[in-house]
Amino acid sequence: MNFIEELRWRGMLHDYTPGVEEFLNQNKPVAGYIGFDPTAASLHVGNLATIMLLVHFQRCGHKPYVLVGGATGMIGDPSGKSAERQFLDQATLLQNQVAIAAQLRRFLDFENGANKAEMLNNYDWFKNIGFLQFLREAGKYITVNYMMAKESVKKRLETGISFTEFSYQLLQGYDFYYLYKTIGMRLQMGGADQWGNITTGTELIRRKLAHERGLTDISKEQAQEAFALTAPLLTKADGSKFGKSEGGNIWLDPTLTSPYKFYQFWLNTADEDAPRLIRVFTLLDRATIEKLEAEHAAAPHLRILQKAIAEEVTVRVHGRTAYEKAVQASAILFGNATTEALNSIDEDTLLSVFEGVTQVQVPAESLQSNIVDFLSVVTRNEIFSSKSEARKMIQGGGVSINKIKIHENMQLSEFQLLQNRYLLVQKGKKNYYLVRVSA
RNA sequence: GGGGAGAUUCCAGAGCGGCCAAAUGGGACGGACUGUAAAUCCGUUGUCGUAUGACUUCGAAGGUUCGAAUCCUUCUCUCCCCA
Repeated sequence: MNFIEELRWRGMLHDYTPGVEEFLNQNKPVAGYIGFDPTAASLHVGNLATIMLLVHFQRCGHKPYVLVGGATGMIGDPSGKSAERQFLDQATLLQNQVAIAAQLRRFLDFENGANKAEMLNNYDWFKNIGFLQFLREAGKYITVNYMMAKESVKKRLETGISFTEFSYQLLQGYDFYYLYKTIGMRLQMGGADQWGNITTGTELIRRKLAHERGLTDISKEQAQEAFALTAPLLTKADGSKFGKSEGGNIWLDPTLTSPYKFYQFWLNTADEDAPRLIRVFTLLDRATIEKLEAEHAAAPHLRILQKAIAEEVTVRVHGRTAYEKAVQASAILFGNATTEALNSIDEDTLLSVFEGVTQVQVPAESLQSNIVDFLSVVTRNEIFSSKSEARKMIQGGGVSINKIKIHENMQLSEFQLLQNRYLLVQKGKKNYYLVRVSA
């Protein structure tokens, strides 16, 4: 398989330095990597898109390296940031590194073959480099003029950028150089926003090599030794940011974004976005995708594309069992389930379906209160923050209990407790709360 | 340095003494339709609430008035034009 060709038809190719394609075709396996800074406790779906670059890279017979930015995470990448960032403390950084490394392990094959994936951490080499040494080994070869021309820096020139963040590209560039020297790393990939940082690396390598070889003229004559390749940043047809939902980021960590919500995120992909996303996030081949698209076009309401994306991605990230539960939960919550249907599921399933859904515990006698009080003050304002808010939405027809739409003067005793202790409260179409009544 | 315009509820933007909790549009949220979509239509959108109710809002602080987002004074900030 031709890596570049594969990325091209999938719409995952944004930019690359000249000669990559030939180089990749003539040398197998090529060592390539992507870096992830431990800025959060988990990777999110945006990172998943770049992870897919590595997945394809490995499938095409090349050797993928995953770099966890233990050092760069301490500095802060100014790319795409309009303001200086706060440092994370050591403990958090370390925790994040461990968590992210564990997540990355599941996407690539780290076990088999000559091109098995490897994990790196740039803290391992940066911890031993002194400031003076760094200035002499890296800083000397890149001009400030060059660094200031980068978009990430240029945008911040007006508002201010610290020397620390300004230096970021040099650190990332040095990574590439270091890896080139030690393990023959030839390609760095990333999202389009990383282009500037990556090319600082290829530039540093070019200049360092010229210097080492005693060349005075660093011209075009010199063959490319290291390459950059980026994937387009994902956008949505409606202009909103990809990878966010009402609740914020969609994380890969199941404790931050439940598999159910994760599955729902993909299932809710807009028709216009689905063809692009299915190419990026699934490994389905071209013929299969085109067939699915045709089927989708014939019967859009079945949302064949969305289901295919949701299945592949959820299974890859959370496993088949979690995926099946998410499907089951969705069927219950969005199908025209009745109280009977709700009551027919056993407690374990019920609880796993509502994993990640807000739960409120109330004493049995609270069922005596009127419905407005119950949904606001009695449930400690978890569902509605005030009585008037509860009343307004009930009057607007936006509240259901056990899938039955309620009105203001209903009694709670009219509702059957699921498993003798639960009430399922639904606010709007997609917000669920499980109220647990203690005996 | 001189002259002018302005600051209104999440945003844009009306209002220029009582009928103003403040038009209209956007956004957000809810409903109908549908495919858990798009488009469309309807409702809600200061807080508490159900009382032709109370309380807090119109850059800030004072003042005039029975009554101020609206008038006056001072202050703070923004924008434009001329030098």
